Amino acid sequence: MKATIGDVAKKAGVSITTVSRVINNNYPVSSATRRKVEDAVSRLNFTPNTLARGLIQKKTFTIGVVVPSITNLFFPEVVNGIETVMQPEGYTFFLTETLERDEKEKKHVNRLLERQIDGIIVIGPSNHIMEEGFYERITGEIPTVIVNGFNKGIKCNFVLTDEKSGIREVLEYLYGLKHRNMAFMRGRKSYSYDLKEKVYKDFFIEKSIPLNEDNIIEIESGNNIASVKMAENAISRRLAKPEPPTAVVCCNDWMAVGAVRAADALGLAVPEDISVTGFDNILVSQLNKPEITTVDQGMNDIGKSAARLLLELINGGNRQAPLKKIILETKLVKRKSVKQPEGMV
Amino acid sequence: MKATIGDVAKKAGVSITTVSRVINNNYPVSSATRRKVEDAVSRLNFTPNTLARGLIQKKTFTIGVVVPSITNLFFPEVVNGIETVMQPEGYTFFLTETLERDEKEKKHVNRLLERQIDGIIVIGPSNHIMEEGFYERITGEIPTVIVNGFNKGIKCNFVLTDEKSGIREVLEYLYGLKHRNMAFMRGRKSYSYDLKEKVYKDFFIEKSIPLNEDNIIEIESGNNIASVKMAENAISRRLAKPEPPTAVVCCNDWMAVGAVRAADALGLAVPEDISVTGFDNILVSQLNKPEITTVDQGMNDIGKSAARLLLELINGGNRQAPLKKIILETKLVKRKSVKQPEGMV
DNA sequence: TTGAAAGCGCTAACAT
DNA sequence: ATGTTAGCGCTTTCAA
Repeated sequence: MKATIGDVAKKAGVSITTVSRVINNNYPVSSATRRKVEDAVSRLNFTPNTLARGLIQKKTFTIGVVVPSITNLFFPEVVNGIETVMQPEGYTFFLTETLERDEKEKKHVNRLLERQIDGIIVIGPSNHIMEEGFYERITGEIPTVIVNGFNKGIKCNFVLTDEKSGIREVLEYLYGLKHRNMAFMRGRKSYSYDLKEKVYKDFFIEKSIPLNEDNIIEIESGNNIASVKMAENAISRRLAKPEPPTAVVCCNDWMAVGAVRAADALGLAVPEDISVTGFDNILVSQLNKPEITTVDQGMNDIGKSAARLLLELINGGNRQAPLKKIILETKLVKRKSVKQPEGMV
Repeated sequence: MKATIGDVAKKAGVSITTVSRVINNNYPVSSATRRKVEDAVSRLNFTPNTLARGLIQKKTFTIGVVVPSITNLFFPEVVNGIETVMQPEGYTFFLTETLERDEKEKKHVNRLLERQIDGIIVIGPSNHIMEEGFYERITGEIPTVIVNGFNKGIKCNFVLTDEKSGIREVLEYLYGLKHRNMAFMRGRKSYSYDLKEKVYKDFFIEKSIPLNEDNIIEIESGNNIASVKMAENAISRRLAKPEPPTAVVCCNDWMAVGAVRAADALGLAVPEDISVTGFDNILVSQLNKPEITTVDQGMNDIGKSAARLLLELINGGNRQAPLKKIILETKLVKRKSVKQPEGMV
């Protein structure tokens, strides 16, 4: 049976209170007593029960981290950033995967709340749940940070990457290389996709290029490995249609990998015959042949920023503190998958 | 302020016990009372405090999962397998990264124990900590499952993939294709690497091939993205030495990717000039050009098996239960990175 | 410098 | 079917 503070007290011949003072080191204790207690602690192999402590202190040194999926290279990098910051502060975290199912997401968040976490970081929340005001309510209950989620008019704390200017930079870059027939590939329902699509459409209007609806390609899956195959199929289909694009702008790197594979399969060379861009700068974009031009989001920094903001909220203790929106700049990473289209020099 | 069971009781005009009975649904309650309570619960937005519950029940529906690193494709896949099994059972898990630092590993495990987890799954523990008997002690305290760790003579519950026969199958395959000069690439201190190296050496003895010590290549890093660059450098160096190998057998897929890149950089074609094999069958092995021949470990199944075993241990409640060692078979996945060496037909 | 006692929010006998 | 009471293991007044 695990030793309790009472066992230690008995063995050391002091009161429970004294033991508590020694292990927390928060009140004066004579060095003789201290030694006795420390001795008993190590002989009984005692470790305090953090449930009991949390119950009384209303503080658990535990946070919740919610991600859409852990089996892709983007979210783990963010999670790692979070851990880097939180671990030295004594926090441990619950990780929970929603797999982009709305019901799951709410259920998991509620489950985390029951566990008396000190705060929560939600990465890529469902658009719908966000709009419904769910996280505004959560924000009222505990410190909450939303990463890369729908934020228009939503009263929450956010850490966002400037995806709009990121995708815009890609479009400008391709445009500067004389690309005009650019396809756009997105996944289903997520704020990021909506955002990027809007920038894409606006860009075409701004440049007075007629928009070919066939060039907006949506695949079922989101930002994960499954996207590769789906993107591959979708792009193959698009390339079979009239006026094949000279460039494909993808909402994430997995899709870009799929696009390259589709081109390959049809005997088209990237970037000679068709250019491809990704987003996120996950490792695969660098390992791919050709290396993929993409937008770096500083995934690790996103995690760190979110964690720091959360710590601030937790330690500030001011429930009325003004909400913050931290926006991180993106960076275009030019690599080998982009070229000026033929006959356009 | 968060509502407590007492608030609900007052509002519903019943005793705390009755509220408890309603929310746990474990004792008969008249439907009228039930309705009153449920009404109060939803009006107060009440959720039970699991700390208090855990404190008294000695059961938290919480487990700990310890991984060396989350930012690679192998561990997340295992973690996902674990979650797939545990989530429906009502468990939430603490995730903690050790980054292959021995001190961290022990500290984190202890921290998890303080949090009164119901069980723990440790993936790829440190060899040294394992041998030191640390996890045997933990096993005495709570249900514990070790995944792919040093297990010789260690009294713990294990889920292992048969890495020995996996690497052996690779060697047999290459040998059958007439490869004799095969390099072996491993990382530092981990049971897996030791195991595989032993098989490699034994194989050469068995086949009476003289062993070239230059062919055993060790890189600092383990199974993560950093391995790519390190492997690339190490292989470049090896290829510059006399008697360059016709094949490189790598302990994981990241290394294999690095090996292919090294060959590329030197103008050697894979597999025409040099063959490369990986291990794990993570997605990159499939995305690489050429696709890499590797050994599938069924990463997701590893996670599921570990979770199921842990559940068994938790629910069995028998601390004396015989220890189990579950061994999962591997599968050689033949792809494009292997060929018969020149002039050997 | 130390201890006694109350209580965190809940469950689990034991009554009624 | 419902309520009373005694804790779970700890921290925190309050006294001494």
